[in-house]
Amino acid sequence: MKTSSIPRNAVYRLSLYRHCLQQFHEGGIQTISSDALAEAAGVKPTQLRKDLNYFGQFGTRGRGYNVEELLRAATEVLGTNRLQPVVLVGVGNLGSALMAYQGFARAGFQILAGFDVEWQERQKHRQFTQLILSLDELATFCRKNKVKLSILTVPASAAQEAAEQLVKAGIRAILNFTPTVLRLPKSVTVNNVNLAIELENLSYFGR
Amino acid sequence: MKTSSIPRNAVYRLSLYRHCLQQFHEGGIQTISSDALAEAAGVKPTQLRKDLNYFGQFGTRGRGYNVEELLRAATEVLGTNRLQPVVLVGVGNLGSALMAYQGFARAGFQILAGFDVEWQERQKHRQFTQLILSLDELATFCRKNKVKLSILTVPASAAQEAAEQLVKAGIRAILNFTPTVLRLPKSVTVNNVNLAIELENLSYFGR
DNA sequence: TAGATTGTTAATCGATTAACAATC
DNA sequence: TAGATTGTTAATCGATTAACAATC
Repeated sequence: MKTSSIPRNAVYRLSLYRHCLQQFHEGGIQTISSDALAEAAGVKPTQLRKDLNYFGQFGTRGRGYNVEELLRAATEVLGTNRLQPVVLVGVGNLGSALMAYQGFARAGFQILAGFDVEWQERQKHRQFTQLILSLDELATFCRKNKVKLSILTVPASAAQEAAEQLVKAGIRAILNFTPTVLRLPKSVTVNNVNLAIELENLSYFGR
Repeated sequence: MKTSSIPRNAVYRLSLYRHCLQQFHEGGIQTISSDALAEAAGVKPTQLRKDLNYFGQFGTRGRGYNVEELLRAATEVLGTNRLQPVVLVGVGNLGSALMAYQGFARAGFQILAGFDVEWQERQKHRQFTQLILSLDELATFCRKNKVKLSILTVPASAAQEAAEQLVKAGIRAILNFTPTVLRLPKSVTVNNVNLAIELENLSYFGR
């Protein structure tokens, strides 16, 4: 399992496979071929097999894959075998929605708290169960709760500075919803989700 | 400008360049080199030049690019030179947040209305200005307002059916937030934004 | 054993980067 | 003209796919 040299897209697709496997598992299916799983995930069977082989050898020739086994293996590889703590910085519209979003919990993530410069004001109107704290408490909180993952939903103008605070707090990976290209140490992983760009992209192709 | 054969990633990056150009433009900068623009967008200069050349020839050798001109050209190519109408289906937590999200307007998009099976209930608690309508009105509404773009934020179980309704309503492109692999005619463009997968991905790399 | 299906190599395809001639 | 910087070709790199031997 060479952590490097595994294409990022392969890891991404592993999540996709995991999701499909979960469905098959819930449906009571015990064994599945690369053909059927690939079909469900919307990829070519040969790509599925290649992807899986980056992480190990899970199938039985002539038989296929044991759903439960492969599901467990994928979950293990992705590190979501236990509930993972997450912090969110920037509790505006989008941030609030993500705090309340049930899809994260289903995937094994738990947003422990939100952080915001106007935390007192935000606290009053919050529509979810978690607390909103001051950014001053970020570092202490993350250390205490061993948080390595974060979601960044501040305004673009505050993004770089907030990101640096996250890094100082020991955060290893940031899901960045701001349209800012973050400049951070290479040791920190950043995944950008730029909603405006996604729409622009659709605008181009949707004609 | 061969619409096909242009890599999807090149289009995606064009949006990125556009965003940077907008910033430079607002900052009063008139001319920019591929080096400086690439630096701002976080790509290699040679990639920037290659990308731009898919769409035409915009620079002056020895000089660089005229910011305003290139900005206008990129906007034109992406089709956001005028405000583009969008509909959203599934006005839950995430859907509501996106209805209120200001970033779309800034990028030239306007969500005209939300659609939901429980539209009457949703209508009462809504936190934004647009109307929430019944799915029965979707097709008529889209035709009347010439809507080609849509955002899909329904529960996974309702995704495929809702997507098909969108297609029937004449929608050409869907920004899909559900973890469902949509099966639609090839003529319809689908961009998937899978938040759970993004987090899983971070979980893998953030260690 | 025969049929099925994986794991893996080799071929293909596409995207990124380096290099440089064109030209302002 | 000399210096700068684009546009574009060719080389590299990486990812996808086809093919098939291994093996259940």
